[in-house]
Amino acid sequence: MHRETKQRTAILKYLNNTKSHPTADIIYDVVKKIIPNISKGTIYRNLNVLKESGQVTRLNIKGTVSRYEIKQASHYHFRCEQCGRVFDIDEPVDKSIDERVAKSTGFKVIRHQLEFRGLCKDCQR
Amino acid sequence: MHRETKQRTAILKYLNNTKSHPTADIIYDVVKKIIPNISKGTIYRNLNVLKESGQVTRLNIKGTVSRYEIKQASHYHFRCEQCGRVFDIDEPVDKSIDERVAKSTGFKVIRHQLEFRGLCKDCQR
DNA sequence: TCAGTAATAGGAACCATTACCATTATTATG
DNA sequence: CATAATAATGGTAATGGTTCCTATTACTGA
Repeated sequence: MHRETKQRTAILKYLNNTKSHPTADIIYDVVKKIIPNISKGTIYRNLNVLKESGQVTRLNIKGTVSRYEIKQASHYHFRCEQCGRVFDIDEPVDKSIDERVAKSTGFKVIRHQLEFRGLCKDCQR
Repeated sequence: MHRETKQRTAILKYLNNTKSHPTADIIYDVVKKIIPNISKGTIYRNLNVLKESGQVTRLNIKGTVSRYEIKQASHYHFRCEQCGRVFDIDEPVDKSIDERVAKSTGFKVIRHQLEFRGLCKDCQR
């Protein structure tokens, strides 16, 4: 069973209050201000626990560094290829294509992931 | 300018003749049979060179291990969450959503990437 | 043919993430 | 409340994919 530790609580609290999609490193830096001797392993361990329990989603759509967000209704993302930041997109999610692909391939399609790429406003200058 | 080496040729030849989306490790194992003392660094260096020159595409949609394929017309992928294999999907690519998202966000949208997830035929048993 | 230099092999370095382990802290239960 | 069982922690070592470094090799244009 899962216990409520101040480390886990602090991580969740931060994720609940940000719209950014922080990396483990960013989360570490932020939570370190509250719990100075927290270890990075604790960050990763908790992010994994929270992912398993469905409270957090990991976005590792491209490249090596994973980003995390509080679990929410299925939605799409935009990633800036310059600065790496990730933004939520409020385009309606089309679940019907999953069935269509399932039918045409014979695969069991559980979900799909759609990510737009380009330059965010800041990086267009 | 790019030179034609037997290492580069062997990598390209393999990619041209497979429909799988091999990892650098798999490519290494295969090409090693032809050029036994090839180094893994050469595999990665060439894959990057070929990516820069537009001959090869790197798929690093999820997780840490990249997969590669010969560049082809824009298309979508299915990734089996059990065995990790990647398959091409012949669903038509909808470029119009890029413009729609660009309009609603103010971002410059260059491309989008769509990946289906689930279980391939083999892993459904 | 040959000089200039891109590419190579091999191994070290890098870096995000995970594993390990002795210690600490949470929590169910009596 | 006391306590025992064990989940979680901090610190650090290990892992593994990928890149970097360097002396050497081998393409290629002239």
